[in-house]
Formats: sequence, structure tokens, C-alpha cells
Amino acid sequence: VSDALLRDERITTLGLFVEAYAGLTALLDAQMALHGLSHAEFEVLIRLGRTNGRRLRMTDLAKQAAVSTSGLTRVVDRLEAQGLVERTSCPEDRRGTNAVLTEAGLERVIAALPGQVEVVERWLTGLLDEPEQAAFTRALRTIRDAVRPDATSGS
Amino acid sequence: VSDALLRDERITTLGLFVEAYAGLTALLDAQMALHGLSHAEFEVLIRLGRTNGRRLRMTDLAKQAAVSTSGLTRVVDRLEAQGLVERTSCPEDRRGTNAVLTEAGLERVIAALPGQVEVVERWLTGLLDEPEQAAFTRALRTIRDAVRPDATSGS
DNA sequence: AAAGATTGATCTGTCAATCTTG
DNA sequence: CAAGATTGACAGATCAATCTTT
Repeated sequence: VSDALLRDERITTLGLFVEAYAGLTALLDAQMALHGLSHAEFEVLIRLGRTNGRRLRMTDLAKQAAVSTSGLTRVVDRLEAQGLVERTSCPEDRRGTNAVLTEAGLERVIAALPGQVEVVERWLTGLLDEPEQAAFTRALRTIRDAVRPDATSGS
Repeated sequence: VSDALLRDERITTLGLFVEAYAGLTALLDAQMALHGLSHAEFEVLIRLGRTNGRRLRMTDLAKQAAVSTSGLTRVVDRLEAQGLVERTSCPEDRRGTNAVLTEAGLERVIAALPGQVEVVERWLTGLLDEPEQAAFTRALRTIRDAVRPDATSGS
């Protein structure tokens, strides 16, 4: 059996991407755990925090956070139980539900942010000089725009 | 409450990283599913395929693939049930178990690779010109080397 | 006692089915 | 009937506990 593909350059790039992501998120998750948040919970809170009115429909939030709608239902269940998010029904479309960030939710995510920034600074941006950082960010944005056309739904 | 951190540049970079990764792996996973493999299974098979003797100890394989040892036990259980991997006990240390890639396992991962390469080419390398690709790969390697010091255990 | 591997309990996410509203 | 959201059943991974070998 020919196995040249096992060493293919593009597969190597993919491997680096996967390993860098896994290593970095392990550090980020450990940091977030100090503030009682999981990756998925942080993802939801920060997206609500950045939105006008600090609220999004469940469906839009699910698309942005790249989870299924049922997965989002469960994340929001947990966040609501902690008082970090509230559900309110959409006035203009009674099928819909808005997830709304509470004051406590905003405080929680803001409390977690300095630690997250520190990890990113130490293990990512701090390892690259200015032009490298710019090139890296540009490449990521190019890829993101291609593979996640609906990542900004509702915002 | 001050919320300037919500728009911090480094958090934005992190967001791009997470979204690019999520979008890309969704495409890769769909492609791999056509060959009956999950992400974790592919990860294990390709690492065995690249190793001398096509075998690794469970502990080393777990470190490389960034899963817990119990998680690896379960992945190898499934792969063994499909005949893609075999367990053999280490001759020199009877506590250890080697996971060995079978001929069928090698064929399976090689069959899946062209599709993976195609996805990477189309949604990552193909979107960047030569110097951008080189810079992107270099940055990823820098980050990976920092955050995953044990990613090459046993090889 | 420590290391390698596995197992039971549990947690988190998905898919398919269901309920409500448009 | 389609869209938004939720629920039950289930798949995949982790942690803590256990067993064997060093």
C-alpha cells in the first residue's frame, strides 16, 4: 500500500492546526474553569455581551456558536439555572425565544476575560512579532469567512 | 460595568481561531464520515500510520492525540472491533499495551486521505497565496510547539 | 508506592421526534 | 406544511476508582 499521502504537506498543516487548537483550548478551558465557565458557556455569554440589547434568538445564537439548537437549549438551561441568562419570548414572533444576558452574566464573562486575554497573549500573540500576528489573523479571517458564512446571523 | 474587554483585539483573534477551526472541522468530519471514520478515530489511525512499526503504546498515543487514557481505550476498542487496530502487549514491560495498525487500518486511513486533502486545499491552503501559507504554517508551528510540548511522545 | 490500562458513573452534545406558532 | 424550540434516547469523552505490573 502506498503511504506517501501520510506525509502530505497539507495534512501536516492540518495536523498543526488541530494540535495548536487543542493545546490552546486546553489552557483556555483550565483558565475559564476558575470562573466556573465551560467553553460553550463562555461562547454564548460573550456573543450575547457583544450584541445590541445583549440578546439573541436561540436559533441565531446556535448558528453563531456552532452548536445544534438542542445543544444550545441545554447550554442556556445551565446558564439560566446560574442566573447568567434569562429567556424571554419574542414579542413579534411568538415561536421565538430570546436569550438575554443578565447583569450577573455580564459580570461573570467580564471577570473571566482578563484571564483569557492573558492566555492568548502568552501562548499566541506574544509568540509572534507584529507582522506575523497580522498575517496570522488575516489568514484566519479568510478561512473563517469561507467556512462560516452564517457566523454573524442576527447581529 | 465596563465592557471594553469584550472587544479586545486578542479576544477577536481567539474568536477567529475558534470559528475557523469549528467550520473547517465540520467539513472534514463530514468528509471522513463517508469513510466511516470519526475525528478521533482518524487521529489515532494516522498517528499509528506515521510511526515506525505502525505501533504506539496507549499512553503515548493518548498524549499525541490529546485525549485522556480512558478516552483512548474507548477509541481503540471501536477501532479494534472494526479490525483496523490490534492490541499486543509490550514484551519489555508487561504493564503496557501497544496499539498496532492492521493492514485494513492502513488501507482505511489512506482511502480517507484524498478527501481530507481536498477539503484542506479548498478551504484553507487554496485560499492563501504562497507566502501567506508559509506564514500561517510557521505561526501554527510556533504555537503548537509552545502549547503541546509532549505532542511527539514515543515517536 | 507509582505507572499503564481499563471500567463504572457521569456529563455534554447530537439526532429524531414532538409541540407550538406562523 | 414550515420554522423555532424543546425533549428523550443515545454516542462520545472525562474523572475517579480499580487491577496488574514495576
